[in-house]
Amino acid sequence: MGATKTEHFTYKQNEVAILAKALGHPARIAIIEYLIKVDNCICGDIVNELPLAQPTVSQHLKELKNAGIIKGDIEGNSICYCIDEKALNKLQAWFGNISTKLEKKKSNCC
Amino acid sequence: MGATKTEHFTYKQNEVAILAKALGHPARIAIIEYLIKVDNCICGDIVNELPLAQPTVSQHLKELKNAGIIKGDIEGNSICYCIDEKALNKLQAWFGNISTKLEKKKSNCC
DNA sequence: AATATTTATCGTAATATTGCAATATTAAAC
DNA sequence: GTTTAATATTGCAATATTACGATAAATATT
Repeated sequence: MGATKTEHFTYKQNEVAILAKALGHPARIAIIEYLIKVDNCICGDIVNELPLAQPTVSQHLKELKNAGIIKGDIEGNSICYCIDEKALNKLQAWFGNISTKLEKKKSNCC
Repeated sequence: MGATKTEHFTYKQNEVAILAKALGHPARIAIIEYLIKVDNCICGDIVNELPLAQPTVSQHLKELKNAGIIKGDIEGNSICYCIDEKALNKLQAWFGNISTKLEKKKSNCC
């Protein structure tokens, strides 16, 4: 017990959940917002932007990377992190789908 | 240590993170998809739809409710759960914002 | 090569999440 | 009021997440 029963759900459901989970922490939202704010994505100073220790930030970056939301290229002795739009698009597609289906209902109770 | 340092992030960042976190489990994605699939939202049989025990489903419903993503009205001796669009709209707004900002960049590296 | 800078990893403590059996609660049906 | 049904809560074990100090790895600079 304690572990998510991944195998009982569809691939798509797991995919959406993994992406959402990766966004389920304010530090990771802050990272994404910062990556977008900064023009060029030479992002060696994410650590300075966040109120967290360097290993913690590194871990959050890893999680975003594992979920496919960001990607990092080595650039000299620092690393250039950027957002990978494909992943966010998948999530947005799911939301779009849900929204249009909700519009069509707009019916009975609640 | 171990607890999220909520207080160091903005209200908005925490809000988005809480909503995303609530969607960060395949069972909860499945619940939402089922709520939308079913026409009328008399949803007494969510438990039968999911490969999880009744207390577990109840807990997932509670989490979705706490995050504001669903709301439940008592209807006789069962409960009618429905999606609360306001919450999902907030998340979608965030995505929309991120996406348009990403479009404008479409530039340098990565 | 020695040093400085940047990022990652390891180890570990604190806390949160997941899942379920057992039990409680609530309201309908009889 | 007793039974039945649906949902919630409690308590607990297994696992995951969050955070950070210490340390490692990799590359730049001197």
